[in-house]
Amino acid sequence: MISIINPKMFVHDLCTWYRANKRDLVFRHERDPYKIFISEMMLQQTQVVTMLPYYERFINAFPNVQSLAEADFSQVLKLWEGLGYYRRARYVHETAKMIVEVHHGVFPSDLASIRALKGVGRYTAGAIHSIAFDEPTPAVDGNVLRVVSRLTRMREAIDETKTVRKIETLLASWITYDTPSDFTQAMMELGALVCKKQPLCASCPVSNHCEAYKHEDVVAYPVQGKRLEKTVEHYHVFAVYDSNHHYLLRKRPDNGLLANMLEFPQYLTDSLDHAKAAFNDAYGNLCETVERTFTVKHTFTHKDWVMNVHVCKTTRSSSAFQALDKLRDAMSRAHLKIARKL
DNA sequence: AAGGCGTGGGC
DNA sequence: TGCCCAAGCCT
Repeated sequence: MISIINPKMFVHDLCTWYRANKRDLVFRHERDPYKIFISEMMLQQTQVVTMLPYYERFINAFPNVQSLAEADFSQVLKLWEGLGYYRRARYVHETAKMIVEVHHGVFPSDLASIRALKGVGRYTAGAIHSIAFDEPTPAVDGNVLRVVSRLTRMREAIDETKTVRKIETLLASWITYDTPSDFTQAMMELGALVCKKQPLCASCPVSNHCEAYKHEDVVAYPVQGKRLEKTVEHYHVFAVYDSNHHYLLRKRPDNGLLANMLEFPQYLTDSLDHAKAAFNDAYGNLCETVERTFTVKHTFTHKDWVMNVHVCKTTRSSSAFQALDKLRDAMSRAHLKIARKL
């Protein structure tokens, strides 16, 4: 079982530090579940500094759940514009409507109802439950994972669900040593400001509790996932365009990697001759003269693609030739990289 | 369960 | 400059 020598003392020191510094800390310290929800949804996608003006404008326009629920989505979207992750704007709006319609305009306080809101997963639900309602539900985000991983000198990889659950269980026992609200915020602030990827152990208020600090190997944590050895796949890709500058594209199979995405025809082989033969089988002799060839690399979590791209012009065409600029959403990232170079 | 989401920060 | 990646959520 993971732990540290004196969890009670750790929580005490941590929360004392937090309460002494909270006025100077970057994050907001709201108790309004609606405001916590909005700021969490924004925070999860960008830097605090960038986000704050958005948050303020948003809360001014929609100071409570009712006003947000009554708004047109276009108004919501306008205030969200620039933040990215636009589907989150949808979730925010849907959640407001849900609260008005299902919960009679009162932000729900029980964990299951909070968790059922659109865009609210385990972490956000824990943050709202503990910070707004002072309930002992831990909120484990990336910051907290890093903090606990170092604190307990944890061997398990933090990107496995098992490990996250373990940490949640551990924190569920620690969170009762202080007020849940302060504990959750203190843990996150510590991760955001002190126990960063590049840790500032010299100014850490709880370094005397930290196992990794004791062993002087703080930067070795958190342990990243059992990274399987990456396979490298070599492809020959044919980027054939017609007189309209439309390119020949095909759809990937409807299952597996990048299902249903559009791509330039590509062949998994080291041999250009084999690739050409396969291409000609499928499409006829569309690629007689290669204008130029370049290489594009793309990294997936589990494999690398090395794509040798052959650009050809053809006088023939068909409905399979399409204008690339309209297809950004339909193409895989890997092949968008190719498209950008054409 | 792996991939997409969109932007900015870090290298 | 460009390229990788974040971090939680949904599908």
